[in-house]
Amino acid sequence: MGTEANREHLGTSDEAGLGGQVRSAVGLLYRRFRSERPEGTLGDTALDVLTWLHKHGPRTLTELSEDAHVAPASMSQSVNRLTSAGYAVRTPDPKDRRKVLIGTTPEGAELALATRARRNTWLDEQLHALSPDDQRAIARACELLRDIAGA
Amino acid sequence: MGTEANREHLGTSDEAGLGGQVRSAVGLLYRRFRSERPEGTLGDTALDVLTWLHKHGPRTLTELSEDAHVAPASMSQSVNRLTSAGYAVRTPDPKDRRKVLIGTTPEGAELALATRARRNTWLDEQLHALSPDDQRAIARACELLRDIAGA
DNA sequence: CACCGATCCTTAGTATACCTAAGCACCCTG
DNA sequence: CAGGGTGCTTAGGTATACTAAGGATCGGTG
Repeated sequence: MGTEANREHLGTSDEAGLGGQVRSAVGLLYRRFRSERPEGTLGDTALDVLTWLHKHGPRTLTELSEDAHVAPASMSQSVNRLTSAGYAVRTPDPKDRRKVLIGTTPEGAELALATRARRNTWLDEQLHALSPDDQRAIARACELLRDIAGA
Repeated sequence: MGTEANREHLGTSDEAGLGGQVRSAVGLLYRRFRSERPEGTLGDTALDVLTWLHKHGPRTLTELSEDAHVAPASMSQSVNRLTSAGYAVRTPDPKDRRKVLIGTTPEGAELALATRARRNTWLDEQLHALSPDDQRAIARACELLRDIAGA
């Protein structure tokens, strides 16, 4: 098997610390995920929001923006995309009319499920091919890194 | 393939997909890294390219775009940002004048080093606070995921 | 040698996603 | 009910990515 195949990728930094490795892996994966996105679909973030809403029920905009670690204004735009595509609705909170509750429409719920299944197929296949130990390492790493990202 | 098991209960879906966890962790980290970027700096990708060039020497545009898994046109733009900021130069390849070799300027090299150090400080600190086992898990996960991203 | 397809790069136009700044609407308290 | 704080939105700007289209150069073939 010894062809030249040991290709490095942009962002790979062998001699850098663990931080560099994490950073490069994240960048690579992010771009890869982005390119996996089928055409004519909602963006990455919008879909994440939809999935989140589907899973956790209606949320205010501020809550969503905090969950995703983006500014409220950014989240507002993402929600705009969802609502104008008919996948989410804004409802004024009856108890505090400054707030707006964002929830999925039936179409949105369906899309969330469908997309999620399709979206993770490739990735899950790759992951299932790994040893149980490696899978555990990845699960653990996700947990830890999610904490770090949220810190 | 069936994906029969994707029935969702509001709440946690940890065993519903390692893929989903990876995806969400990556998204969170990516945004976090992005927000760490000091203002008035080059973008993430541009900086990655600069670091890459600094480490591996001049490359053609196509090579760069393949390494980063982006279209050549996208890479051309990123390189534009670098060149117009004075951190990289384009040199026609003497052997094949269709090609253009991209290399760093001295300023670019310096920036690559400086940025790299500064950039990973926060992340390295977080990672150092983890147990050795956890650090190993993350290192392993990066390795595996990098392979998957490049596949 | 002249032509032609393939290759490399660039520019143009479009879309997503993020930010800050600014402003409106609403709530609560004094 | 006036003022200050909170929640959301819009406006304007940057970075990154894509596709489409065009210019330049190379290599092979008649």
